[in-house]
Amino acid sequence: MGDNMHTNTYHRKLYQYIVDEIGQRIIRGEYRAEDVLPTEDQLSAELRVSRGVLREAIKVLTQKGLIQTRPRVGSQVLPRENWNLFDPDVLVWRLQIEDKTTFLKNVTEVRRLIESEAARQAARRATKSEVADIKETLSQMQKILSDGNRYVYEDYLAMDILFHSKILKASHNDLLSQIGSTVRNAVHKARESDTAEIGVQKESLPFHMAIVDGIYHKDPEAAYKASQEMFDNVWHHLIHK
Amino acid sequence: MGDNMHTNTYHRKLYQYIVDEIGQRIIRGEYRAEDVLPTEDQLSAELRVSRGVLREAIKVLTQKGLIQTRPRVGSQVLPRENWNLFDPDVLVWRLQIEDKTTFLKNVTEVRRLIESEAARQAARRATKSEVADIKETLSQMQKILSDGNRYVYEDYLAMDILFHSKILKASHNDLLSQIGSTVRNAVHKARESDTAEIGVQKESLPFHMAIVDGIYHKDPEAAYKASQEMFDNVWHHLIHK
DNA sequence: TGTAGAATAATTATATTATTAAATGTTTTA
DNA sequence: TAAAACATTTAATAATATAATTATTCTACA
Repeated sequence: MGDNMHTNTYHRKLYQYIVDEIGQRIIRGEYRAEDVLPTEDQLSAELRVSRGVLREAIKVLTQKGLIQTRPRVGSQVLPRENWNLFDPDVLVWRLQIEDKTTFLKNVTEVRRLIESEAARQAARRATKSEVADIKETLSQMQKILSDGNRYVYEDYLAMDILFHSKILKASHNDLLSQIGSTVRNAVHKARESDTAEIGVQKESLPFHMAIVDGIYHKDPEAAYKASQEMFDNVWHHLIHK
Repeated sequence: MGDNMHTNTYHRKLYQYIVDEIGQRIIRGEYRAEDVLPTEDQLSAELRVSRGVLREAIKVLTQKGLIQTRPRVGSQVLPRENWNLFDPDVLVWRLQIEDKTTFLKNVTEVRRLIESEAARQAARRATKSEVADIKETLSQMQKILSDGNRYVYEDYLAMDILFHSKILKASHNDLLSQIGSTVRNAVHKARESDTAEIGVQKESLPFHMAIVDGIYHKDPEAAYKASQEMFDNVWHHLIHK
């Protein structure tokens, strides 16, 4: 492929760049529904990759529900309702490109729904060791926050993600657990929401504690309610920023 | 590719058969986590396809989170937590292969959660024309059921799917809407749950009516409750069969 | 003369094969 | 024990042949 902009060489595979490029063009509306992409020859020439690589990328995009290919027609962009909205890439692209408020509202609505239900089920189903594990993680979060000097956003965030993923797992429903972490990861990756201010983190701590409390005392409704309140709080910060 | 078992020629693409075959082997546990698949040369020889096709299939499986490939190592099966559980194929494979009761319980739990929340939001956000549309679909379902002679399961099922997808859409949250239809479609495709007996369908009709009623009267909690009861009823039939 | 339907031609994806490059684990050697 | 050579395997390219689909042209018939 000679000299090209991707300068592969490290880390990601070549086709991933192509998937990203074409995927984002579609989400951006550069290629619109019903539009036919350039032929494989043209596209591979434009993007400076072999047809083989382009075809691999096209297979992936097909799986994401963004396009459909037919002989003699080409690769056609599919209407939005065919898109695989829970594909991590699609989620991230949308978070980066689409109207922030509408989409973030929907995303938060889903997170609130899923994670709160997971908290409720965790209160019913978590094992003793899972509960201990969750408690331990929370106390580490508290420690980071209590020492304002040592506060590093990335450290805290990693711990926070761990905390919530442990609750999701403790719901003992892997589907529930995965929607939750998929969405949370996408939001994180797109660097949306989740503010870095220590004040906001401290404010959310009581909710976290209440969730753990509910789980510990096997009180599903308490855990559920605390989780919902936490997301209401998240939402409040999102719209006032 | 000469003579082989797939006899492509019609309908699906060649790589889809390979994706299915390898995917199912993984779900069945024939290849286990950390296992390395045979080399591309071996696999393409065994499955009687070119290496190019095999590679396209491998790209797709990678996207589904089932495997990971590295030069000199090969394609490694990833542990379960990496699987894309909401990928339609993965869902169907699991429904076909895994322990039915545990998995169906989880699936139904998610459907109950998602679709009930969608009903609640639909009661808040549905437009007049959406409500009319939903009502119309319901009345067609009633018509099919009222004439026992004309009852054809497939016809009713199609209408039922339409009905629920319209409610999901009326929630005006495309993420919510898509989880719901993805899971519903997968369950349908795997021919699990959803019994064909007219008696069971008739039994569920009042719940459907109550949901529509709640939406029509803009009573979110009524719609929510009716939807939950509907799924409780579905679950009841699932475990007694 | 007009039109339905069959043959055909053009286009494009599908699939195969061969070859080279890059990455990485293993073995050997200093 | 460190580093260099080696072998293996995927990554990527390229050239070519095949199959499927659709638009067009042609033909037969009304």
